Amino acid sequence: MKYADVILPLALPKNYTYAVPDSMETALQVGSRVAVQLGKQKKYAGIVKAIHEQAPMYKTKPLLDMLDATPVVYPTQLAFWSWVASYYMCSEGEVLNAALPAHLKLSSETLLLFNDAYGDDFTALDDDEYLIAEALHIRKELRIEEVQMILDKSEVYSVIKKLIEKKVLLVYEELKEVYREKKENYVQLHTDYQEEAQLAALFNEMGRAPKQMELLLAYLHLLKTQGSVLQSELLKKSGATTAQLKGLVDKNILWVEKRTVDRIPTGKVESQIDFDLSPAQETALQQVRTHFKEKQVTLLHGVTSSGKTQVYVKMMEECLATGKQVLYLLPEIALTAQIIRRLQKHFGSSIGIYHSRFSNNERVEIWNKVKTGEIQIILGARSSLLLPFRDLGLIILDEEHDASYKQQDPAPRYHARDAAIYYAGLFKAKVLLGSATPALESYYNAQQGKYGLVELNERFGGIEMPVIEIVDIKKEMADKTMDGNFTAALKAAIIQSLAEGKQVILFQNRRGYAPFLLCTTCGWIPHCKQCDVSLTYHRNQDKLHCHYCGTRYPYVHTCTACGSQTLEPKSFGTEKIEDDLQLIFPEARIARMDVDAVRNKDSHNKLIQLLEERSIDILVGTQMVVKGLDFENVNLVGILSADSLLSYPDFRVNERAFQLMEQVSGRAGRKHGIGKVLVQASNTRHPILHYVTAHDYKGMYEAEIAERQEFGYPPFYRILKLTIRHKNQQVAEQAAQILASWLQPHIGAQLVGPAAPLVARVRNNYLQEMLIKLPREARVIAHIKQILQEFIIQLKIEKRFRSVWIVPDVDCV
DNA sequence: AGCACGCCGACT
DNA sequence: GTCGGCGTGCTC
Repeated sequence: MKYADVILPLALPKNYTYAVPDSMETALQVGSRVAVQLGKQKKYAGIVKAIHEQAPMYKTKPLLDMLDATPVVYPTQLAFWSWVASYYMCSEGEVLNAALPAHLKLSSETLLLFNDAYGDDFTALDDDEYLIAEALHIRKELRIEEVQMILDKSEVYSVIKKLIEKKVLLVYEELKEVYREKKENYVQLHTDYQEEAQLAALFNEMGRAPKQMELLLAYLHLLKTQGSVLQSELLKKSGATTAQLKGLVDKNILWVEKRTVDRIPTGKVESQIDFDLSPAQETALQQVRTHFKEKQVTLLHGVTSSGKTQVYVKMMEECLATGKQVLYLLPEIALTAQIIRRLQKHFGSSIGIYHSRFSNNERVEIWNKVKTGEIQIILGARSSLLLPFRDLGLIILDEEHDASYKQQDPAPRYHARDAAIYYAGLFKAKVLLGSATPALESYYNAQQGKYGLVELNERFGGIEMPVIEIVDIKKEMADKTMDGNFTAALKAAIIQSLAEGKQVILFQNRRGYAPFLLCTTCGWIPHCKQCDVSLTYHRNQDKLHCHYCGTRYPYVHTCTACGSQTLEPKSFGTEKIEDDLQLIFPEARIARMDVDAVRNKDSHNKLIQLLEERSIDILVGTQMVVKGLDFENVNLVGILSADSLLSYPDFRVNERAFQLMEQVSGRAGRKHGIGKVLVQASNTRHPILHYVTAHDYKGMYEAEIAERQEFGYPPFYRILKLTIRHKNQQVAEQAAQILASWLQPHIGAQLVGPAAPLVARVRNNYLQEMLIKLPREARVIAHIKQILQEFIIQLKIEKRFRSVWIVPDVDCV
C-alpha cells in the first residue's frame, strides 16, 4: 500500500497523509495536485509532497482524484517551500498558499440540491424549512450563503440538518477547477469560396443583400491584412451586427471557430537593441563576472543613475545564452511601465511580468509558462520568487535594501533577498544584488568577503551628483521667514525651478492632511476607538482616518474633553502640502502621489506618465516617489522634514533615513545639469544629515556598523520578533512575561522586552512585543526556534492563554 | 480555513 | 425554556 503526504493550503502544523488508491499508484507524481477530503465534508486540492509506503498510526482517507497530468511544481520548489516554512516559522501550507495562483487552489463549495423525490407538499415543514424548500424547489440548487440570506441569519446549519433528515434536499460538495482557458471567436471563409472565381460568382449572387456584401468585403480586407479575423474586430470594423454575420454563416459562406488563445503571448525575441557600456560599466561587468566564478552572490553598489540596469541586462543576456532562466526582482512599486518598457526593448516577448495587478487567469498562464521554460525571464515583485522555475541561472535583486522585500502579513513572512539566495543555491544559480544604498547586512557580507563587491561610483554620461543643502527650520522660524511649512530657501528654489520650466518633487513621509487634531484649550487629541493611535485628518473627504485599522470617523468640531471649539490640525501630511502649494503657486500644476492618491488600478502609472510628459510641475509624495522613477526634467527635490525620518524608535532608523534621502535626491538632475536637493530640518546637526550631504555611504556604514556591533543588532545578530496579541490587556502581558521567563535561561541577556509597542492596541487587541537576538550560528538558531515553538504549545495548555495570538517574525524589518 | 460541538445570554 | 451567538478543537 502506498501513501501520499499532502500539503494543504491551510495553516496546519504538519502535512497529512492519505492512502493512494491502487488505480492512481502508477500515475501519481510528487508535485501534482490531488483532491482530498478534509473533515466530514470539505474537499481541497493539495499538493503531493512525498509518496511512500510507511503506514501512519491513524486511519487514512484515500486520495479522491488526481488533478494534474503533469506536476504543478518541481521537487526544487517543494524543497524551497520546506526551507521557507522552517526558517520563517510557518506551515508549508501557508507557503503553498502564497505561491500558488488563486485559480490553482481549489476548495469545495457546499451546494444544496432539491430532492425531486420529495414532491411539492411542504405542509410537514416549519417556517424556516418551508422558505428553503420553496426556494430550492424553484431554483434547484442553493449555496449556504444564499440560505443565510433567505433566512436572514448566520446560523443555518440546524435548518439544513432537519431538511436533510426529512429528505427534502441533498448536500453536494463541488470541487471546481476555476482556471479557464481564454477562447475567442475567429471567422473563417468556407472552403467553397477559397478561389477568386468562386468569390466573384458569390458577389454576383449577393446583389440583394448589400449589408452582407459589405461585411464580406470587410472580412476579406481583414484577412488580407492580418491573416486571421477576430469576430469582435470584424463586427467593429464593418459596423455590422451579429445578425448579419449569422446570415452569412447560415448561408454557409462564413463559419465561426472558437480558438483557445494565450493571455500571455510569448514568442521569439522580437527586438534586441544593442548598446555600449561606459568604461566604468564595462569594468563593473567584468568584476561581476570574476566574482561569480567563485562566489554565489555579488553586490553591485552603484550610485543613482550609474546605469546598473545596463549591467544587469548584459548579465541576463549571458545567462540566457546558457539556456537558463533569469529572475529580475524589484519592489512592487518600482515595477513601473518605465522599467518594463526598457527591458522589453531588449528581450522582447521572452520576458514575463508578474505582480499583484494580474488577473487570476493570467497568473495561471504565467505559472505554466515559467514551469515549461517558455518564459525565460521573469520581471516581478517579491512573490515571483515563488514561481516554479525549471532551471534558474541568475537572480537579480534590484534596490536590494528595500524593506518591502520582507513580507509582513500574512505568513510566510519571508525576506525575498535572503530567500532568493537560498533558492538560487538549489539551482546553483548566481544572485546579483544591486543598490545605491545597500542594506547594512549586505554591505557587511560583502566586506567580509562572503559576497563579491562591485562599486560603480560614476553616474552614467558623466552627470554629477546633486548638490544637497540642509535648510535650518529653527533659524527660519526665529527669523520669521517661514511660509507655513516652507522655508524661504525652499520656496525660492521652487520659484527658480518653475521659472526655468523644470519640475520639482517634494517628499513628506506622512499622508493625509494632518497627522492629528489638537484641542488648543485642553490638549485633547482624537483617537481611534479600536486602536491606540491619533486619527489623521483627511481634508479631501473631511474625515478622520485610523491608519492602523482603516476606520473612518466624521470630522469633530467640538472637543469631547472640554467642549470648546478649538480643535486645530497639527503637524502636516502630503495633502496639506499639496493645498499650501496651490496657494503659494496658484499657476503651478500640482499633483500628489501617495497610497490614497493611487488607490485605483492604474493611477500610479498615469501620474508617472503625466510627470514624464511634463504636465505636472510639482509632485508631492510619500515613499512612493522614491522608487523606480527616472525623470530628466526634475532638477529640484525638497524633503520637507528630515526630523520626522530620524525620530522612529527603531535600530534601523538611521540607515533607513539615509537610504530614503539618498534615493529621493537621486531623482534630481539625472540628465541635464546638476540637480539640487533641499533638506529641511530642525536638528541640522544630526550625523546622518552630514553623510547625506556628502553622499557618503561608506561613512554612514562605518558609523552604523559600529553601533550595531556594540548593541548586538544585525548583521551581528539575527532578530526574531515575537508579537503577542489578545483582546484582554492583562492576558497579553502575562503571556508575554511567561514566554520571556521561559526563554530567558536559553538565550541569556539577548532578549529585548517584552513591552507594549508604540501603538499598543490595534482593532481592540492589545499587543506585546519582544525581540530575541540570535547569534549567527545555524544550529543555535534552529534550536531556539524549536524550543520557542514548544513553549508556545506549552503556554496554550493553560486555558486563559488559549486564544492568545503569537506571531513569530524572523529577521523582521 | 471551515465546520461541529459546547456553553451561555436574550427572547417567547 | 429554547434559540442563536460565539469560543474552541479537529481535520490525515
